[in-house]
Amino acid sequence: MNPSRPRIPEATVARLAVYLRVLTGLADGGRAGVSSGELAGAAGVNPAGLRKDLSHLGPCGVRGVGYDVLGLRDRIARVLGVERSRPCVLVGLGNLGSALADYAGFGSRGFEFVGLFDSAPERIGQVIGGRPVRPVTELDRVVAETRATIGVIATPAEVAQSVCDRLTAAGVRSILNFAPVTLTAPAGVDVRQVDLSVELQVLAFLDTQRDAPVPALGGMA
Amino acid sequence: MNPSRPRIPEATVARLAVYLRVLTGLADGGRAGVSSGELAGAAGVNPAGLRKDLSHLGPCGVRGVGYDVLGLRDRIARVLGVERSRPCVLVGLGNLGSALADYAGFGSRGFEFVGLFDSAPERIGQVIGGRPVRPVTELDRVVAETRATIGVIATPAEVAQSVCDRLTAAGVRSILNFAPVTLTAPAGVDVRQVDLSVELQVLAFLDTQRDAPVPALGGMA
DNA sequence: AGCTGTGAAACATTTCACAGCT
DNA sequence: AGCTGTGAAATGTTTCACAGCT
Repeated sequence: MNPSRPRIPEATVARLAVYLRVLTGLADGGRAGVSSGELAGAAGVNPAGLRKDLSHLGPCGVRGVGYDVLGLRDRIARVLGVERSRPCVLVGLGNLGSALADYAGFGSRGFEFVGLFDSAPERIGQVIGGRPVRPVTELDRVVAETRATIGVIATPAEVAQSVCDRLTAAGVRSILNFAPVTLTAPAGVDVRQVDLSVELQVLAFLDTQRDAPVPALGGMA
Repeated sequence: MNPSRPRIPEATVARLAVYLRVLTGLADGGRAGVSSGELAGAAGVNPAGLRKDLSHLGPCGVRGVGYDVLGLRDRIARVLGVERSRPCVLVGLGNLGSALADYAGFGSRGFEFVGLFDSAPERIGQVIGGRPVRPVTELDRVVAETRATIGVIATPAEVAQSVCDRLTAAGVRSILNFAPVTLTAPAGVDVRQVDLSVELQVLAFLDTQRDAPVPALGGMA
């Protein structure tokens, strides 16, 4: 209703990022318009939910017609803050960290990795995704110089907390953690946890439940 | 209330996987008992929520005392189906796929990668996480032979849908997709999407909102 | 006293149904 | 007719408060 800042639900923010990806694809393909039904299909959500999500941005479409692909794309990009480039640092360049550093999708979405850090001597100096890997000892300095506020942790679990401590001490206020440990950070620092094995475990659980929906109350009689 | 199968909420299942990880750590450290407060702290949730989660498994603890670490660990492991080994296949062994194949955590949680597949000739034959990489042409045969029901897609976006089609055709019924595209699969097949850039984008959005909570209604006057 | 287990309340999210514009 | 925008209902999730056991 109020288009300025009635706070957008977090679940909606996550989906907006998906819509943005789909719209970018449509725009690149030359499409001019799209309906909520088609967009919802391509994003894997239901049409009413999509319209509800977009309603948080104020009116975006034309009734009876649909949405303008470029207009909607830019609107979402602006809300998500994609136009300003955000300096991020990434710590840990094993396979996962390398995959992240290498992922071209970040650059086009407003993220710039201004520092890649690792502690293994053999990785220092390697260039990944166009950036050199530096020793973690330089972390504090680089964060200060670039005013990076976002940090990504892709280290082994054992060192993740100490990396988190260094990041927060250096001034990072938002952390995305891929290491399978729960981090503790000072109040005011937002830590988000992504645990890849948890996702697989949920999938497996649902897989099992489907095959054995209600296996009788008594167990294996 | 009913300890057999009143269906466990999905959000709870995800957290159970986290509790299991923490409990395994405590057990390895020789701890015998733990309270909901301490366990909740280590898992990053609130104590009441943790107890509510555990209530879905039926009584697990001792009032006035707490939980038995080993007993609770095993209970959760049984509910999540960790004891039976699940055959999984993984397609795409770039950095991300390699990180997944290499992650020791899977083995100890009931997952066994019975097949690693890639289409790049230079990757065929490489051994990652103790398993050789095979050509995707063998996918159908391996899925059939091993009766794998879980598939993980870590390919580039362009080929993810065709990989999904092959997996489902071969009999896979649960798919975890890391490629940044929305997959369509036949009814009865469960597809879960993990989009790493979405996580970062949500984090960035919250980061921005914090710095500019309510920037006046008129824009930049 | 201490801590678990749980109904009930508060909150968030999703879905529905339809008014309203083109 | 077609499709968006949105209040209201339905559903799901988190938090609270406290009864009940040790």
